[in-house]
Amino acid sequence: MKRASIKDIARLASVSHSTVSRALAGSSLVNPDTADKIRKIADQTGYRPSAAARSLVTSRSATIGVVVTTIADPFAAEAVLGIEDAANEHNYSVILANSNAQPEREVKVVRSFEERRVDGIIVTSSRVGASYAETLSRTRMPIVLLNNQHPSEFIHSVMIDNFAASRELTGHLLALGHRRIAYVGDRYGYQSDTERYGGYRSALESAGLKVEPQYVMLGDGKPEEGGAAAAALMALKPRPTAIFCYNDMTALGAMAEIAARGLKVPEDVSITGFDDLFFAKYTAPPLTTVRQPMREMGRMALETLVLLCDGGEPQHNVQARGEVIVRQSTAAPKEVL
Amino acid sequence: MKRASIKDIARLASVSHSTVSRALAGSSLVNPDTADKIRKIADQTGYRPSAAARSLVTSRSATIGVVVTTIADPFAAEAVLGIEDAANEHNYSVILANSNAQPEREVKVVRSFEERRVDGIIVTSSRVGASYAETLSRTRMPIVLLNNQHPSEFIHSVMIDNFAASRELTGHLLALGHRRIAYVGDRYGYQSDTERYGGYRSALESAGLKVEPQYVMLGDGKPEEGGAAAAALMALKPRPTAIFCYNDMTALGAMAEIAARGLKVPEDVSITGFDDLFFAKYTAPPLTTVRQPMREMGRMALETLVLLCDGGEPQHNVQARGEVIVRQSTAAPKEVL
DNA sequence: CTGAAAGCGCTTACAG
DNA sequence: CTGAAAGCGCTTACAG
Repeated sequence: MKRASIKDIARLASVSHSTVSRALAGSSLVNPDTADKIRKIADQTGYRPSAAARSLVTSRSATIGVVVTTIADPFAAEAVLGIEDAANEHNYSVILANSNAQPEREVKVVRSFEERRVDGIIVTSSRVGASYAETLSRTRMPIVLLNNQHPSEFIHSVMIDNFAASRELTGHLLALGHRRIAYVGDRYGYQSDTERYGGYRSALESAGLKVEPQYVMLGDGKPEEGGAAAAALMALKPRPTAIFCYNDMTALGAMAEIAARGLKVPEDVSITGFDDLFFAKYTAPPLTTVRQPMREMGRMALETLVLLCDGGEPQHNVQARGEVIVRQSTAAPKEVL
Repeated sequence: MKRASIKDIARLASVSHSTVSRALAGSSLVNPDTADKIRKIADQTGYRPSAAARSLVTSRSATIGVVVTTIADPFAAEAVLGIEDAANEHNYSVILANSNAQPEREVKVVRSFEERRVDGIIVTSSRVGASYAETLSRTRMPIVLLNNQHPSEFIHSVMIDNFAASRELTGHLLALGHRRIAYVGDRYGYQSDTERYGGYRSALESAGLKVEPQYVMLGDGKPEEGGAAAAALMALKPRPTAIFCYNDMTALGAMAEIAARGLKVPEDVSITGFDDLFFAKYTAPPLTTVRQPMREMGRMALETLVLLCDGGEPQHNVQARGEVIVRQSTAAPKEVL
């Protein structure tokens, strides 16, 4: 059984399909009574206008494409939730694609978005490598980057001030009396990591301290490597009294590793994260971190994209507000230098 | 600047647009040389066939709709990752929608999927209330439920044997010597909760124990209420020596609450979860739980949906394998009855 | 192998 | 207020 088309409704209502189209679009050009009748029939029939047919003539799909490295990353998931919520309010649908950080996949995703004529694209926390950036900017679709910036004038972005937040968080550690503060970053060179490292470095230098290369480790933003980095760090002499993890996932692994070694947080070593993912307040002890309003950032990205689609000129680099959240994973070091 | 259409390519290649269509579809009906030439031109131009136009004539959209309660739930995120990965292999795109457990939203989502003519729908871990179920089954699109079943012959499902896994997990607790085992479920009546409760109850009864109503609490599947339930449970006398949490999120909150009260897991009370979310191995102590192969389940759901779309007759209730994972959050009770 | 024609289901000037 | 007509960009019998 085929789906009813606009012509079927027209026949049932004894009007032309043009009139059905107008009535259903809520045009004021149609007699209220006929409009009512048509709507009633459409309702009963369960008629659903074809988005494809519509988009063919309007050349807008009311669809946006969202690429994430992986939706299994809680940061991406929260952001996508915000994006979809806002998209729903604007009657946009979202097509979700995981790039898995694979270049071939990134290319395929963009191609698919082009074929589907999405009205715009949001790219979340990917490293946006050189080739990807080129693919993206070659496309004429509006693009908003989440947690990333790009010099192209065609690409907008939403992010917090990672540098400032990181500097403040490091300042918190310094104020507690820490002098040997390690940094566990991300080897994939995400922009957010670079900026956080910059803030860490800047805070240290302002306090008259140097960055000790041995205290700077690189992970992959996931718990396991956070644990490995913590293990290496705790084997050092003198070992650091605090570990600044570039994100909460890294901190999660670091804390587990430290507990496994019979050491205590924060007595033996303070730990900080970044993001304030849902689990941060439930770790043992609860994690000091920087809250990123991920859901809100997703909404902001969608809103600027919609503005762009409507021919508006939104702010180029939208800034969300990060906030240091002090919990119990940080305390004064036992032994002060 | 408008997008190039098939006619533009036809003009550039000095052939009819029919031939372009065939060449790009890889039809054997076209001269290899012309085909090559056409493909080359299409490539250079960055031509992208319109999915909308194609789907209008083929009446297939190569798109599937996925509804989750919220993508911020790690279970849903993992499942969606599996779905999207598999969809990508079959050249399907996925439209993601969050229902937020709001009936109006559920209705709107299904309507939108119908307008977009998705080839099928996957519904993940929602409680699929009466009205939703009706909306869903009225639609003629193939539907696969993840973590849920439905008596309709038109709706397929993928889930693990929750009853058996739960029974086995409870058996693990009983074998350790526990006799006062609490259960923290979900007040929204998810089918998975009902089945897990059934397994818990069955194991208890097989051991000659009764379910003590005071040891059965209802949360909402999230950490905060897991914590509240644990607090109430620990105030009981005699208090339970083990708490079976119906999912890991609940267990996460319960463990934090217990730690906050100065009690220790598993010395003072054993805790079990369900799902084996990414953080389960990083809690302090690591969580004993039931692993659900979420990503694989997502893939299975997509595969059965694709089979359905191709007119096949996949198994109605596909069963994935759950597995009890014993970590350190469970141990023999200190004081044995 | 190739092209002309029809048609998928809509929207929207255009004419009345 | 309403309808007939054109057209969006494809695919696919049909005829050659």
